[in-house]
Amino acid sequence: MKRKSMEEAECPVARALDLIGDWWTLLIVRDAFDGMRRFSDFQSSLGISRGILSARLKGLVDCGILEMVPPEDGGAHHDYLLTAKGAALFPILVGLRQWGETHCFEPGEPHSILVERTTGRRIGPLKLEDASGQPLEAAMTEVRKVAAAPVRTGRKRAAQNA
Amino acid sequence: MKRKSMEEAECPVARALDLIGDWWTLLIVRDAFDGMRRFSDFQSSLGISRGILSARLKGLVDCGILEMVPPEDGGAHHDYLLTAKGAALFPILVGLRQWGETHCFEPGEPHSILVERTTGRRIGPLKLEDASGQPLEAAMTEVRKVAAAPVRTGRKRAAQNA
DNA sequence: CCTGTCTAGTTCTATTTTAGAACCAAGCCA
DNA sequence: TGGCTTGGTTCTAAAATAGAACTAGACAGG
Repeated sequence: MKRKSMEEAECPVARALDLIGDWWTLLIVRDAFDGMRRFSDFQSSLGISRGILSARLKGLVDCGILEMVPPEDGGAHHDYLLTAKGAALFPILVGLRQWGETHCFEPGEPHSILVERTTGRRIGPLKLEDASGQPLEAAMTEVRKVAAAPVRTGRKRAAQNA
Repeated sequence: MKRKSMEEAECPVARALDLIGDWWTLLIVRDAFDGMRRFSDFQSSLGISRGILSARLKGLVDCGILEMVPPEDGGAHHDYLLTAKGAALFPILVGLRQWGETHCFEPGEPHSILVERTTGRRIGPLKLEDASGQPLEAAMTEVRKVAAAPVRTGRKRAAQNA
């Protein structure tokens, strides 16, 4: 009776959620973007149980989203830093933030905001465009399931999945 | 010992995850974008336990992401449809999909893809730009925590949170 | 060296959540 | 009427979680 895994799914959304789709993981990643790097940073910021935090950090390191590095201050502990794979989650966090701002707060209710470091200006909305640069809505898209066995032996398949 | 809630957080990411941050919710929303609307659709697509699915659908209706409507075929059941709030999750799902495609598949491993319905072309990457239209990276941003009591009584606060 | 403290965990127990299957009720179908 | 499908609810066992207690290593003071 283990929790179901989507590791084998052909849907990229399912596989992504298999790694980052539980209760704490994206909050830990959020804090990592926010500059936190130590066990105690995350623990006090989130109020998460130590045991769970330990397990989550281990999982994030295992799947290559965080890496453990020796601290620059030479202390006995180590730091958890985002890898490139982890840093690539940024648009997802921005999307969550923008959706949350719009749909999870009363008008006028204060919340933290994401700004450009140099100018202090609010970050604009994520843009999703069609081929001609027009805004893209969900209804204009569809998911094309993978065919039974589209193996395409050999000749330049790299360009397809980029 | 209830699971921790982020309902009160001042961080929009935390509040968003409080609604959609559990194991199944975003997969249900994904399927809803994919055109599924009935209990049995979700159940057979996801292989989720009926009890959990029932609870999740109820939760999604409660928080306004799905709504229950009578079916167009006049049957006895009802359909679950995305509300505007639910449809606004589209960029997040696209972000998850794009991250998953890049980081959760071997090169050449087949996966479903998101295309424009009319042209069949792949959807391009989510864009996040700074004020002058340049691509924005995480390192160029920071989160500004809300001040102690930034109430700003009265005069046109609506524009601030839009 | 001995003690205390700080950090980063691990271990423990009680509670909650989940998976999976069995059960139930309402509507159709013949 | 009985059987089938749909859309759930209920039940049990296993897994995850919260919270607190415990451990281990580094360092600091005396």
